[in-house]
Amino acid sequence: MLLHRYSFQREKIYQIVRESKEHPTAEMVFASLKPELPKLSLGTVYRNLHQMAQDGRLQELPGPTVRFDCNTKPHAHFTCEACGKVSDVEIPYDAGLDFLAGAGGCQVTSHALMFYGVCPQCAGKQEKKA
Amino acid sequence: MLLHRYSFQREKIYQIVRESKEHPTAEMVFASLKPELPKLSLGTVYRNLHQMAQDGRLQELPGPTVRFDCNTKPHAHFTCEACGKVSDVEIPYDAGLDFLAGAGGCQVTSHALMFYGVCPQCAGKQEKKA
DNA sequence: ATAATTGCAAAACGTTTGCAGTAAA
DNA sequence: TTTACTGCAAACGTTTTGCAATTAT
Repeated sequence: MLLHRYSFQREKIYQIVRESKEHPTAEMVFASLKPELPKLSLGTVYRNLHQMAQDGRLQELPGPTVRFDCNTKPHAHFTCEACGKVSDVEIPYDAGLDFLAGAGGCQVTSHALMFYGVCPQCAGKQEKKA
Repeated sequence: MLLHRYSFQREKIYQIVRESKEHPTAEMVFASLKPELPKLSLGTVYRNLHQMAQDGRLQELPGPTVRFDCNTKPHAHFTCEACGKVSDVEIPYDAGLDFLAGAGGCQVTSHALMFYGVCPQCAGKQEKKA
């Protein structure tokens, strides 16, 4: 794994993450590709997503189940607690926070900022119920 | 589970989280109590931690493995990528962020802010190696 | 007496890994 | 020819769950 070779599967996996706007999980990527590539293995999906994250080609969003983002620039996210959807948040990544957090003597390299709440769609459904 | 009864195990579990400063995982709490309560079950630990989190008596820190914090006030955390330790970060919780994030129409109720890097102890060890 | 809580064990879940075969360089 | 990559399946670590027994109310 010192040098990478071209892999058809890897490019397909990357393409799915790129086209999807929902920050898909490995399982979601797998499901998207399965019809097209019936022999595709879930292990291959995990391996390639992880490799691309290490290479800085994708960003990994930490959480109970990991999600992937083709936007490698650090930025905040929002999780809808009703439907589970993860979306981008339009507030600037504040690198100054890392500096602040380093006051305690820690060497801070990055941070993850996740917002929680209810997305507009789910808020609408809840309204109807009440 | 509508009303809660007193439980010796639950209070012991709470005490461990309270006394520990390392934001322990369920497994860590279990290991701490096992010598004292040899019949304690891991399932009981999970059930009680989760219940207390729901009741607002504990805070759950999202991540690949969930950690628990007896400080229920929202605040930022730092994860050392070398040793895995999780510690508090002394920067104020910015409720204004939730407002900003809500600009897209989302009802934002909270956020989690996790910093990543190397803690002073691990930084020292790496220095020695080099 | 009622029903919340327990211990135990099995299962569910997301993820990683070992391996023999395949394919890119 | 070399070795990265694949599919498959087994294993892993974390968490949840079903159940009968126990315990607080």
